[in-house]
Amino acid sequence: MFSKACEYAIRSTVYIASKSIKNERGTLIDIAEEIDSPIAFTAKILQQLVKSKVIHSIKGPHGGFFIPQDELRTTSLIQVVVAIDGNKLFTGCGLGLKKCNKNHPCPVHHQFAGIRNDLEAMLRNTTMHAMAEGVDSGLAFLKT
Amino acid sequence: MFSKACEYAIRSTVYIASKSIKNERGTLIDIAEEIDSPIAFTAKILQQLVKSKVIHSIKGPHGGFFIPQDELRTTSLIQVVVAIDGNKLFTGCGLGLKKCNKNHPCPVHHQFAGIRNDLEAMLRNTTMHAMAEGVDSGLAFLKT
DNA sequence: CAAATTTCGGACAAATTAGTCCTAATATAG
DNA sequence: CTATATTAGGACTAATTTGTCCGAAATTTG
Repeated sequence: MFSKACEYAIRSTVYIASKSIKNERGTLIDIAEEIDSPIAFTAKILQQLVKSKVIHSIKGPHGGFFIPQDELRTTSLIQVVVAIDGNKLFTGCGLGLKKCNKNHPCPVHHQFAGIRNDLEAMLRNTTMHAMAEGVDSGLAFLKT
Repeated sequence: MFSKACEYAIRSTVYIASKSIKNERGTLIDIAEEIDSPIAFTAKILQQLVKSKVIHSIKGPHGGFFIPQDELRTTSLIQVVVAIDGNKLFTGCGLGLKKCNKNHPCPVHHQFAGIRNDLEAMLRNTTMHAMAEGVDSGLAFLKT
């Protein structure tokens, strides 16, 4: 479904959100440890997320990655997914056809359209704040 | 969503089904041409589908690939997908966690469960016969 | 200012996926 | 039986994704 990079991106962002709720920042080492991901690869992914402004960073001692309080309820899963994997999951043809739309559909176009709309809606409606709360309350997990 | 191999597999199988409805077989060359796929790679994929009995083949002149009439309504998309990509799309965690279930969920476990169940149901309910009819009637396409 | 801590960025390496090529095996038609 | 048309299978190459390494830039603290 998602690329490995995107999976790490989501887990990272949720963890960063859970720190941000408490007004703390997460460092690369901290994040990679808490979501059980390869450090250097995670660094690359976090850079991309910063570039696309899904998360923010500051360098130096006590620096790290964070999401401003007022963005926690407006950034949702979809921003992370689009930043890393693009929007081919929502717009591309499920069977890989270059040209696939209502007027020139692949044999599963309509069936897929429904699923993909649901998926997109779900990603759009699932906020960082909500997921971070799940993790903070011990109801959800980011590793093992 | 699906691997490239799986996309070709689905398109191939639908084309083979559309030939099989007319009691014809499709040869490798024919199939690759009609679904616009790399010949040798398609050959590998068809071999896999034969091995998992999603389609059948016979060698020699007038040979080719086919689906017996009585299987056209019982083989659905899900068999093709599982034969090529396995079932990780339905059973694996959306965020890549090794252990993710009701009691130890990732932050999006429940949201994903819904989508994935819908996806699986759709793949299970979409038969080769139905898709082949779409192609035969000119309502659906397998290339461009 | 100097040292320490952190992110940033580019070049590289490893693993997986995608795709090719060639030969063997099998069946049909003459 | 022989030539031909086809699938089967193995070894190989190419491209993409995943992952590592190292030095540079920025920021804080003493």
